[in-house]
Amino acid sequence: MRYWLMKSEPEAYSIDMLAKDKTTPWTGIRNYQARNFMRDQMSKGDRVLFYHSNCEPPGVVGIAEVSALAYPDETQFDRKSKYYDEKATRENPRWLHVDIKFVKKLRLISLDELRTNKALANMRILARGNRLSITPVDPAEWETITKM
DNA sequence: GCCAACGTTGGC
DNA sequence: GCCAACGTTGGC
Repeated sequence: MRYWLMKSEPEAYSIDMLAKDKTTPWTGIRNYQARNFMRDQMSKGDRVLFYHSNCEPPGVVGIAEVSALAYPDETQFDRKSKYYDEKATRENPRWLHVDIKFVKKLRLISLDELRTNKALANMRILARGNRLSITPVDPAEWETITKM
């Protein structure tokens, strides 16, 4: 079992929406590295830090869990979707995603707070210029954050 | 296969 | 809303 951090803009999809929906397909990922993490490395039961980005303040807001292995993203075939990809076909889909399920909310652990914790100095999310929306989290980092 | 131009992300 | 950082695209 692995640990991950997944970013979402709360205006687009927040932890409260996940709490209400219980489960959601993580569609719309259009970055190869993020896709590869989902396709190649995620297993059912992997734990996820749910992170709110592009908001005030950004930070970790809850825990989710991978509830379905990666499968083709329907939005890539939908001409009306902003995630439509003309190069993707059903025979050869380009984009995949997992489903995640709500586990619990955490108090908001802000980006500022994460930055000041020495045990988290090497976290991907804290690296300069990091934009990747899905990143692996070390077990030790997971322990640290979930106890904050 | 290089790399300039362009688009996107996301903190500030 | 600015802009640094980075990924992708496409001309050559």
